[in-house]
This record gives sequence, structure tokens and C-alpha cells, in this order.
Amino acid sequence: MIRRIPQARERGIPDATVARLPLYLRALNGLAERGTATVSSEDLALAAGVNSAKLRKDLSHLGSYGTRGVGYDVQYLIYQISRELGLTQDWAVAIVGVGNLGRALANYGGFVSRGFRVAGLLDADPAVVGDHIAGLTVEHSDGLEAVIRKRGVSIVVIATPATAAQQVCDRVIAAGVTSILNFAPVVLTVPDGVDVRKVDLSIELQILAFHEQRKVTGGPMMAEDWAGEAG
Amino acid sequence: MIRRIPQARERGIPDATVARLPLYLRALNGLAERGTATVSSEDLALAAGVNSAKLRKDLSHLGSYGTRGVGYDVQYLIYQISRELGLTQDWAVAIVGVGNLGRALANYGGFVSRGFRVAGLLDADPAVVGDHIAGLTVEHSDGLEAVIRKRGVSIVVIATPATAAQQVCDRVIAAGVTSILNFAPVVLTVPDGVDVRKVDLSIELQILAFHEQRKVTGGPMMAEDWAGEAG
DNA sequence: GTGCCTTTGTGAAGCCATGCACAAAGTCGA
DNA sequence: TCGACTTTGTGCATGGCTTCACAAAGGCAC
Ligand SMILES: NC(=O)c1ccc[n+]([C@@H]2O[C@H](COP(=O)([O-])OP(=O)(O)OC[C@H]3O[C@@H](n4cnc5c(N)ncnc54)[C@H](O)[C@@H]3O)[C@@H](O)[C@H]2O)c1
Ligand SMILES: NC(=O)c1ccc[n+]([C@@H]2O[C@H](COP(=O)([O-])OP(=O)(O)OC[C@H]3O[C@@H](n4cnc5c(N)ncnc54)[C@H](O)[C@@H]3O)[C@@H](O)[C@H]2O)c1
Repeated sequence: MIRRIPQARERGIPDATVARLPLYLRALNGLAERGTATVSSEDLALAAGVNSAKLRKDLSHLGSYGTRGVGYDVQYLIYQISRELGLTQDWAVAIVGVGNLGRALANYGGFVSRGFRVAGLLDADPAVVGDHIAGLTVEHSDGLEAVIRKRGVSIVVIATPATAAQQVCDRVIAAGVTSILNFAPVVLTVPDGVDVRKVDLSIELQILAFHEQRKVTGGPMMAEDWAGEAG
Repeated sequence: MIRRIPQARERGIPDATVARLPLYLRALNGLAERGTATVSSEDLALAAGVNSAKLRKDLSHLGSYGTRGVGYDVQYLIYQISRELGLTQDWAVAIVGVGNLGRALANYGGFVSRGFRVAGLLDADPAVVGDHIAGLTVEHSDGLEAVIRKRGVSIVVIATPATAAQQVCDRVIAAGVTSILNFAPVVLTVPDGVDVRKVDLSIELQILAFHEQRKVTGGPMMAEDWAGEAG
């Protein structure tokens, strides 16, 4: 469940816009690497895979950073979006649950390059505790609260089995964390002010299957034949 | 974008509804495991973390499967949603790119339990080819098209580096695949009729960082109105 | 400076999703 | 059988998001 953050309206940036800013940032970084100095909304929209009017409206929420007749300065826009997203500062992230998925995340370099620093790996399994992964040592989740407080962890990634997720969630919130990324297939219950985002790969596959089924058969199998089966 | 022709029949289920059906299904399975026979929209909505009116409207798109005064039959609703999502049939999935993430996905049991069968693991690295993971042998991605055709793969998961993603995408589409789940941080260009869903963990973290920053400082660092807020 | 050309920023319209509120429909006990 | 009670299914209002279309703004050539 994703709770709405009332504060997001303080500067009036719609949630839909915030969700696209990282997309623009990625496209801009690609342009910067190729040495592009300025880019029009049309070209940037193409690179980001969105409508150009939508892109302009999104960017207008941050300020008037474009030049009419020219476009946007790539470097300047990268900075402005990064600042708006809070990527100009360093975020300490802890990963709880170092199984298949937790290891993949720990080894992933794409986080660090975006200002996210993995500051702790925690697991409840003694067989896993002590493992060295990506330069870190897995610690026992008994020390979860201590790790969060001592290392200034502000974002926690939950990659435990579903049965442990709510318990872990409660503990990290009690320790002061208000931003959680949840991979466990369970609806987390959290108090107001805590932001939970979820990633459920199984749901994505199911959505694909829905559309795939429609392409092949035009709908659920034998839809009409089943109409009278209820009751 | 895919344009749908509205039929006289209620075959047009809104995307927002489709995206929630797996959520309901998960909640229903939890209820079924605990032996619950019927459930009201209120209770099911609570378990799924949505508004009850929204849940009823979503379910109404599938048909009138509830009983007024009683609620919904758990087993029957599980079947109806599964059928609508196409989970009553078996989907063969191939994972391309067997690195950190690809391995985690291959080892994950949550796919198989929902009707998705991993039918192939493919990688371009000879050092990886031949590895045994979750009962499968990693094959060379040269044989991508053959694997897709021979094993009836209809959904492909791309877990390669970003630089290889578009190329892999083009190949699987040429081989007839029209459903792709992409983990690489790039915008894939595909022809009409091909569905691409993306999962970008980095984007999720950036969205969390945006909200986290607002909680802590009230906005981006060095905001123009910073001085005026003192006092 | 002047005029032309490109591109931004945004008003306005349309679309879709959400959630309230309630009549209709069905259950259940007497 | 009947009436009280519960819960569904949905009409409708509200609000947010998307897209179009264009005036205003700025660069550039001369
Ligand atoms: N692997 C995938 O591709 C994938 C895909 C979708 C969803 N998921 C979900 O992500 C989660 C993790 O998946 P996985 O494949 O890594 O599972 P896993 O079993 O390999 O790893 C889970 C880890 O969490 C640890 N753990 C258990 N309870 C804990 C606790 N209370 N505190 C700290 N650590 C604890 C376990 O010791 C284990 O190391 C699961 O909820 C799974 O459903 C995984
Ligand atoms: N690991 C994570 O947690 C994570 C998180 C977010 C995004 N991603 C993205 O997911 C993708 C995979 O991440 P990873 O950590 O597993 O990377 P990885 O480097 O560990 O694995 C990539 C694999 O793809 C293979 N490969 C390369 N080119 C190929 C080709 N043309 N055909 C087939 N296979 C090919 C490589 O041999 C390698 O085994 C990347 O795009 C990454 O940005 C990963």
C-alpha cells in the first residue's frame, strides 16, 4: 500500500510527474555521455518514451529551465532534476533479507551511481550472517535498529520472505525509518507519514499474461460457455 | 500505444483494474489458506489494501460474482480472476541474461506457483553457459530464437545489461514474442502490438528519496525560498 | 534593429480513475 | 411468508492526468 504524502503538494509536484523525473534523468545522462549540450523537449521526450507536451508540463513544475527557440541545457537540467529528487545528497540504504534477491540488489552497481549507498546487509539466518557481499559483511537482523541509527539509514529495502516482511517493517519504522521499498508479496500496514513502495515481479507477469491471452484467444478461454456455470 | 475497439460486450477491462486483479488474487489465496469460504468486499479490500468501492467496481467488470447480503465465494472468485488473467493456462517464460538478477529470478518459486514456468535461461557469456540453476541449464543466447519457438515461450524476461537490452528485445520480437518484462534501465522501442512492462528498482528508490527529502528539509536543498523560511 | 523561425510554457478540453451514497437484491430468523 | 438486515453493483460527482493547440518568448541572420 502506498500512502500519499500531503507534503508533496507543498511545491505542487504531482505524483505522476515525480515518477517520471528519474526517467528524464536517465535520458539526460545518456545525452550528456554523448556530449549533447542542449536538447529540445521533443528529442528528450523521444529518448524518455513520453509525450513532449507531458514532458514540458512536468519540467514546468520544477521551474522555467528551458530557453524558447533552443531547448534545455542538458547539464543544468540534470542538476535541477537531481536536486529536486534529492540525489545531490547521499542516502544510506539497508537491505534486510540477503537471499537470492537481496544478494542481487547488494551486487547491483546502479544504486551507488545514483547516490544510494548500501550501508547495511541484514539477515536472520546464522548461515548467512558473516558472508561478504559487495564489500560488506552480512550482519544479524537482531542489530537492525542499531544499524539504522548508527549509520543514518533512511531507506530500507525489504527482501525477506512474505511472512517476515510486516515484522521487519514494524521494527524499522519504530527505529525511525519512513521510506521502505518492499519486494515481499504482501500488503504492508504502516502508520501515516511512512512511504512504502512495492515491487512485485509476479504481478507484472500476470498483467502481461492478461494481455497475452487477449491477443491469442480474444479473451479468457471459452468465456461464453462458462457464462451459465455460476450458481 | 494499443488502441482497443470497444465491443458491445464488456470486454474492455480498464488497465487500472487489471493491475489490481493480481493483488486481489493474492489476498484471496491468503484467505483460502486460512479456510475462509466467503468474504465481503469490505474485508477483501482491507486485505488487498484498497478501497472497497473500488474493489467492487473492479470485480463488476468481470461479472456479477457476488451474492448480496453475503459477499463473494472465495474459491469461485479465485477461479474467475485466475481465468480472466489467463493463469489457468501454463505460460512458458524465458529469462535472457543470467547474472545477479537473472539468477535470483530463476531461483524464485513465486513464478511457478502462479502458472509461469521458466522454460529457458539464456546468456551470451560462455563462462555462464552450462551452469545449472533451479534445475535448468543455461544455454547460449545464440539459440534464443530456437528456444522460443521450440518451447512455446510467450513471455521473455530481459535481465541483461542496458546496452544489450534493445538488441535482445528486437530478436525475441522477431521470433514472435509479444510480451516482455524488462529490468534493464532503458526505454525499449517496440512495434505496435508488443507489450513491454518495465521494472526499475533505481526509479523506485529515487521516488522514495524525493519524498524523504521533503519530510526532512521540506524541499530540495538550497531552495530559493530557503532564507525566507527562517524565523 | 527587424523579421523570421524555433521552441517553450500553459490554458483548456477531454478522458479516466476514484470514492461516495444508495437502491436493488439477496439472506436469515421467526 | 414476511420483515429486518446485510452487502452488492452502480450512477454520479469530483479530481487528477493527458493531450492538443497556440501565443509568447527568445535566438539568429542580416
Ligand atoms: N527472487 C526473486 O526473483 C523474487 C521475485 C519476486 C519476489 N520476490 C520476493 O522477495 C523476497 C525475497 O526473495 P528471495 O528469493 O531472495 O528469498 P530467499 O528465501 O532467497 O531470501 C530471503 C532471506 O530473508 C532472510 N530472512 C528471513 N526472515 C528474516 C527476518 N525476519 N529478518 C531478516 N532476514 C530474514 C532469510 O534468511 C533469507 O536469507 C520474497 O518475499 C520473495 O517473495 C523474490
Ligand atoms: N541486480 C539488480 O539488483 C538490478 C537492479 C536494478 C536493475 N538491474 C538491471 O538488470 C540488468 C541485469 O542486472 P545484473 O545485476 O543481473 O547484471 P549482470 O551483469 O550480473 O548480468 C547480466 C548478464 O547478462 C548477460 N548478457 C550480456 N549481454 C547479453 C546478451 N546480448 N544476451 C544474453 N545475455 C547477455 C551477461 O553475460 C550477464 O550474465 C541490468 O540491466 C541492470 O541494470 C539489476
